[in-house]
Amino acid sequence: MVRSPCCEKGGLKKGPWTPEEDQKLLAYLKEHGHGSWQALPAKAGLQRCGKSCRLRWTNYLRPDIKRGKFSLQEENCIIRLHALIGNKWSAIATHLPQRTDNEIKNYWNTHLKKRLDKMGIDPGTHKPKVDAFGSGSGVLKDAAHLSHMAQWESARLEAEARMVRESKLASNQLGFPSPHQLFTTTTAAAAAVPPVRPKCLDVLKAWQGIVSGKFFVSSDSLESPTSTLNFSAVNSVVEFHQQSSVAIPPPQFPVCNITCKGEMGEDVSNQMAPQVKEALDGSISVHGMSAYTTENAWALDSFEAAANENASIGNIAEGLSAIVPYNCGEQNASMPGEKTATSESCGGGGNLEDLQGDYWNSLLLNLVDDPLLQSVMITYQGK
DNA sequence: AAATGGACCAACCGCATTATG
DNA sequence: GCATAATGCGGTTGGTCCATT
Repeated sequence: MVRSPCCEKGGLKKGPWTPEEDQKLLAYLKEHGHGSWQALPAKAGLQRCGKSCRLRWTNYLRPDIKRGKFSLQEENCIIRLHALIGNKWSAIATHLPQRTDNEIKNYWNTHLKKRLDKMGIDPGTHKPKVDAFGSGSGVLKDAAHLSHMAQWESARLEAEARMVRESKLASNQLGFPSPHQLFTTTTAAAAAVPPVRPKCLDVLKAWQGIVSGKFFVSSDSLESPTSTLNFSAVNSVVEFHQQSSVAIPPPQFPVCNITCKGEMGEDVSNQMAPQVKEALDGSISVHGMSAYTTENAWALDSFEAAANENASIGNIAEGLSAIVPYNCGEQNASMPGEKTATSESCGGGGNLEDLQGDYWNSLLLNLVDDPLLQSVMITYQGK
């Protein structure tokens, strides 16, 4: 692909921006908006390439950027998301709206990576380093289990990031926000506007189906985040109901045609319970059934194990709890590996394995406590 | 006081993807 | 459908600051 010609032009200034240059750029953007970044430097009287101007704006001058130290919550968020999706900084940044992908990337490289390293956690895989040689500890097995979930979550997060990008693009095309708005919006005004959660492809809606026993996860469906769930044309009706304290928002996905096929390929959309169909509408596609294998469908295992133990099967959290290696008291909201009274008191002795175990506990428990997950806490009835 | 090394982070580079004519 | 421009993204570099020797 052809490289941007602006980078090849000579005579353009490089290196750190001066306050005067920042002023020129800000003044121009305030007046005109960016329009074409390529044409901007000449119009704004800057000896920079458009790319440099765009970068300066997005990484530094934008008014909605929060600068300064990362909070514990932000750190946790970065670690969790990195564990799930890796170096997808822009995707991670969509979950930390006031931080830029560059800032998050830098923070990861200079702080968090080293911290995990010191804990004996491989920052690349988020697995304990000692297990790289096959010790086969429970932690590693659970890590393998989590990796399946990570694939699903990864696909969802990337889709979310894409949707955010698309909505931003749509906003630009509609002329919103205007340059004036960008510079005059107060926090109070911003607070008055309810935050709009990006639309997401919610895998957990599919899990509802898994819990119900209507949907089976084939071996290869968990191999790839882009593969589909499979639908079994069993004709009994499943009932879902919401927990009183958790309101499930109305479907926020654009309605799309879903095709539900049974074992013989026949269309069985009309055999689905309305709730199931609604849950799946716009989030995933549903295709023919293939064999469920216990080896790979860990999620179903977890839920079914819970079901066997408890006649009224629990919710997502219970299903996930089943794979937590050793649940050590209350959720630790602090940085993984940073000991709290709770974790100390229940045997977190401070050796490497404990530290790594705490790390995994924290990762998993944070997932359980994730608002994204909580938003679809479903109680299953009548199996 | 000078040299050295590490931490930090803004900015650059170049490839990938998307938009446009 | 193709070529090119524009933009997005992740990896890397290089300058600055600060602590240590």
